[in-house]
Amino acid sequence: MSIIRGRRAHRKLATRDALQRAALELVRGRDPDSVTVEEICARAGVSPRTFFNYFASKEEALIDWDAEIDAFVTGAVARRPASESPLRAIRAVLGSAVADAMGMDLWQDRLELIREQPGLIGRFVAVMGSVQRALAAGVARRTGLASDHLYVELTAAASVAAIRTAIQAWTDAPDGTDPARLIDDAFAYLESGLAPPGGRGSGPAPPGDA
Amino acid sequence: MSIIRGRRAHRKLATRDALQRAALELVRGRDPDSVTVEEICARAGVSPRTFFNYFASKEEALIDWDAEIDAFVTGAVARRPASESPLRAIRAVLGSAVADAMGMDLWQDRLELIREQPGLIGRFVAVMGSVQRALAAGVARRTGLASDHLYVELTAAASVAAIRTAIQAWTDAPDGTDPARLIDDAFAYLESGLAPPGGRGSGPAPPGDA
DNA sequence: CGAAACCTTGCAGCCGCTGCAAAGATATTG
DNA sequence: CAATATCTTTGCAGCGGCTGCAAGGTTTCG
Repeated sequence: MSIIRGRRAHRKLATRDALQRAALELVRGRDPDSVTVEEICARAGVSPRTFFNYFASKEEALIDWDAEIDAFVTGAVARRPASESPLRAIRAVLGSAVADAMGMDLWQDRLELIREQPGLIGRFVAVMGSVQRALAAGVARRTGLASDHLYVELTAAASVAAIRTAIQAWTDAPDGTDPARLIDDAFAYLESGLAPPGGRGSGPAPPGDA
Repeated sequence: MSIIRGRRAHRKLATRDALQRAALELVRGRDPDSVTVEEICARAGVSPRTFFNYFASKEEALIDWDAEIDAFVTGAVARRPASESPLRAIRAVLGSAVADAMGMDLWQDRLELIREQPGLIGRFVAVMGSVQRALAAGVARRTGLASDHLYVELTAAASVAAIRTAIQAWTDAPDGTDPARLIDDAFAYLESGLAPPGGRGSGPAPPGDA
């Protein structure tokens, strides 16, 4: 699937990577809008025109997304034990996925980037839209409902909202905070029907305040 | 507050309206990207440069947002009876707000527009971001929590997700469907902790399938 | 080796969007 | 009313994102 054969394909991956790397480096500590495509290309040693053969927009070079991940997410959600509720299945899959991602330098860089450049959150949200569709597909398979059923789409949307909110909170949190924990808290809230914290009566009380 | 005095202010509102109207009319039945600012201005009888004195982007002319609404939403959520959970308070406020909006021609046009031009959903989401902040502020006042508390932000985010999902579903639903009902269903799901529908054991079972 | 497929690149061009400064319209003041 | 201050519109010039096209170089394959 990800086997590279031929010199051409190899070079393609290399330039793509060079562009992405150049973009990330240039944006560090600067307003992303002030970084021009021309600049990125100069650093990557490639013509400006070529940039758009690889990415449809500047932001895509900063935060890209692989359709394979979507397929994986869909499958992983669908394959979780049937005893779990859809929300729990998503929580399990995304929880470990995020933990994995945090182990990869690329994603750490990206999250740090988002942290220092809130303007990029828009792009992040766009990417999450893709994840949302993948989640919905997984929930649909799991429940047998249509993938455009209100419940299915809402579950996916709310889960993405949980991730997004957790990451946002992590953005404002002190250094060294573990994002996985925030994500877990967020899902706990969702599961409790968004009952306010601190109350003693209502269901599985989510953890104390952050 | 919205009193217009002076001929100048009146003319300003008029041109703003003309631009907005022109944009909406031109986009009907066409790819919004193919409608140029120049075209819009020609129809509104105004110079292209002037357009950007009113709107920061093309899409802003199609779907704009008033900061007053945000303030209203915040206040309305904060003032709901203390016996209601935050989610219920939001549900009440947004439910009637959306119902009101559906009574206004402008918003009916916009929603129909979104329905036929999915590309505009992005803009709609951006606008909802503003609502989300307003909701969070309301919930914060209501609960006494900080407005960047995870619970507060998540509740706002999930509520917006509910609205967005409901509108999305309405987009695909047959003509004449009542959006208010979809919104209500969506909130019911949230309140139930996103328990899957159809089960007989789990809490306040949300309404049957759509 | 030669043909076919593929990549890169430059070019020309549209469009969104912005700053600036001149000119016009409107409000204000004496 | 007249003079002046204030606000709006407009044209101009320009940057930067993004695209289609066609030329030229490189890799692949028979």
